[in-house]
Amino acid sequence: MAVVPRPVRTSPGTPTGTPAGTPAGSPAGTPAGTPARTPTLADVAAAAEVSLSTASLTFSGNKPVSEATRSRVLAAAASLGYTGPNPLARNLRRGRSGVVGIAVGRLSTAFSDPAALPMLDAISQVLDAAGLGLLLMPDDADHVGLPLDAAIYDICGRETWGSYDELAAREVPMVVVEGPSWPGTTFIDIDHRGGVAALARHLHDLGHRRVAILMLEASHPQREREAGLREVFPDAEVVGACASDIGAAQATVAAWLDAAPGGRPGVTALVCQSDVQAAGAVVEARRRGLRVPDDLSVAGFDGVPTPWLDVDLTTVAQPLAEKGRATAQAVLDRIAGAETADVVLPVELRLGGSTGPVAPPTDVAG
Amino acid sequence: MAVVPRPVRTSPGTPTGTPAGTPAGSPAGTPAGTPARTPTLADVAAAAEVSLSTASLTFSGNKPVSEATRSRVLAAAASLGYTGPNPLARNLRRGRSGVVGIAVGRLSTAFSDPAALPMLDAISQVLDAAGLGLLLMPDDADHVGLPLDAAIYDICGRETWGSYDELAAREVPMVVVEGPSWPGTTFIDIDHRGGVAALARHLHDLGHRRVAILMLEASHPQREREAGLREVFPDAEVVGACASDIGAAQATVAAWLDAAPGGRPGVTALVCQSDVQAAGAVVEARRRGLRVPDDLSVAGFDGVPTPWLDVDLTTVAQPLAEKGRATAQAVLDRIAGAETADVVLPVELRLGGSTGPVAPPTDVAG
DNA sequence: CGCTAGCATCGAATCGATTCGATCGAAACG
DNA sequence: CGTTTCGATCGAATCGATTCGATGCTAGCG
Repeated sequence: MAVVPRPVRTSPGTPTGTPAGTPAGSPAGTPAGTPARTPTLADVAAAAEVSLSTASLTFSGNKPVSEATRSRVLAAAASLGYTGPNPLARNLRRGRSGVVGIAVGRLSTAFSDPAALPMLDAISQVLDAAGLGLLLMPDDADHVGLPLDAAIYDICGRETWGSYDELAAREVPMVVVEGPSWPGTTFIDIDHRGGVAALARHLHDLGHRRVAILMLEASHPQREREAGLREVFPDAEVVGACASDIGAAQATVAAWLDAAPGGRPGVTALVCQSDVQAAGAVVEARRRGLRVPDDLSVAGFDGVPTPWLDVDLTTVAQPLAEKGRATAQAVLDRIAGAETADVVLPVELRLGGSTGPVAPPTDVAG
Repeated sequence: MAVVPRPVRTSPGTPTGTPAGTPAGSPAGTPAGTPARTPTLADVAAAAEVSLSTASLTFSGNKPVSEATRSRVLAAAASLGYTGPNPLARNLRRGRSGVVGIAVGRLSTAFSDPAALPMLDAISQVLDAAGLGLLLMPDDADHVGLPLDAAIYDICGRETWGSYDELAAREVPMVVVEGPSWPGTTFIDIDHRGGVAALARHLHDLGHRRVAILMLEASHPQREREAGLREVFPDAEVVGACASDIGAAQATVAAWLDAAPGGRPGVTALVCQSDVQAAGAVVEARRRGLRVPDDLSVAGFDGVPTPWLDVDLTTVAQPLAEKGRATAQAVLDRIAGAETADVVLPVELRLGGSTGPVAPPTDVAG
């Protein structure tokens, strides 16, 4: 990358209207009758008395330009109020838009998941560094007509990926995070199964024999996690599917406990699919007088902070930032036309105070 | 809008590689030696034996095309694997990118604010309906070179709006939400001052005379809110600035109480700048044995759900979705070249259980 | 002093569509 | 039956840049 000259900046104070001294007709060549049109590179070239190609090279830096010429061009640009090559034209020529789409389901739900943010942040940082922008693609909109260099499918389990077909037809490179297997896409995943299996072994070591699992909506990672749990607890009870927000989790757990004989769970541990879910479970269990972890151990997934909870969750922590970086890197590779291998990142069992040994039975009678 | 034909969809299962039956050279006119290039509208026109203009009209629907011609063109497109007009070319011609940027500070902090999501959601919905995409512009990246039809500056108080100068120079329409006044931009705001003043009167009615205000980082709305409070409590104590996340609020309140004589606040009410902050304050106050609202009334701002709190916050509720819609509408208007008036939306005082009457002094001695 | 590099510059083709104005034919009208 | 009108189609210009290959000129080399 050679040094790219920046267009002259106008500080806040005079940003609106025509920049000072802009009106067309100043340099030779522009007929005076022309209405003030925003100047093009051709105008700059004419004003600087160089060819269009040279003017272009001055701005792109793709080939050396003599210092004298360069400053003549920049001076002409400044006097005309030229703010740099038109991105639309550049994009057409290059065949790139500089924009990567990311499918995010419904915005309000996607980003309320605290695990989504660090990852999105990492993706954005890597892409930004490469000069690419990140465009949100909510499910309810079709994004035909938007030029995308690549697309990321995140937020696992969405089945309503309306844009997939369009993008696939246009052969837009796609990277799928924690998604089902699709041909022609690159996958970024984490070791769901191994993580939950490790958690399950931990619970087993603590003496737990009867455990329940609080599910999310059906999805690829969800199935993997259940399989991981059943490696250790083949008969684990399924509590029910709920969204990953604290209210939904609380409601689902409430319904579950309501249905249990005597309001006491038939299990000693509850494995949740996110820390948010787990937090909801803890809150609801306590609200009913159950002690955590004495009466019920609760485990989460993700490894995000839950500051409003006064207990550290035992959880399967996933490397969110690294997942984001891997995703973005795969996008860059695919845009560059390189082959990319799928990625499966390791997770880490993180022990907290929300799980503990099974309390010895207080009474012989059930 | 006439009916726009959609490109043929390939279901998941055959999305990668060249669509079946695509190889160039099938119809007359394409020399057989050409390497398989992705087909252009010109190829389709040639295959359908119509002019380029007619082919274009078939896809854009901007002028009527006879049914016979239309189907010939579509058939040719299908057989060539043409997936519709190249968005890059269309954009250049139209002079529009179909992309609107939104400045969001740092992603992880911007979206962790629960008030940001409903608004972003509303913006996105309106823009999507207009066929526009939303592109994230974090502060740390420069988005020169990305073609934007307009830009939204949200997340008040950021001073590091690096992209502003560039966009202003390029005369990209800008809409600022709750921001400082900049020339050439459209403003969307809420009645910060009136809202907090109403809240202050409510506290006064409850008998409060000594109140404190927990600030955010300095910003335009922050100043307005403080002014609103001082309409009623000119001597309100300023507690300190902290970010709008529960942990920061908790820490700030903790430090404040630590510094207070006897660990008891010198006020009877604490006005916060967001519900998240308020939640942090409630949690910390309770942790120290203060009863809310008996010992300390706490009020928030925004009117977002705080499900993990067992008390409803008294708060100044702002119409988040409407703010988003107004913002998006302003963007659409400005893109269309229309003049737009600034908007100030009303807020609503919502009473909850976190504020209450001042308890009568339990003792004569201070 | 003649020859070869190498650098700066230029001309022209190209990216892939949209759209204005013109043309052509057929239907509707008097 | 001649003329007007309207709809469908087409040719050509245009959007605003990037880039390949060619050219001219200067400097270095033997």
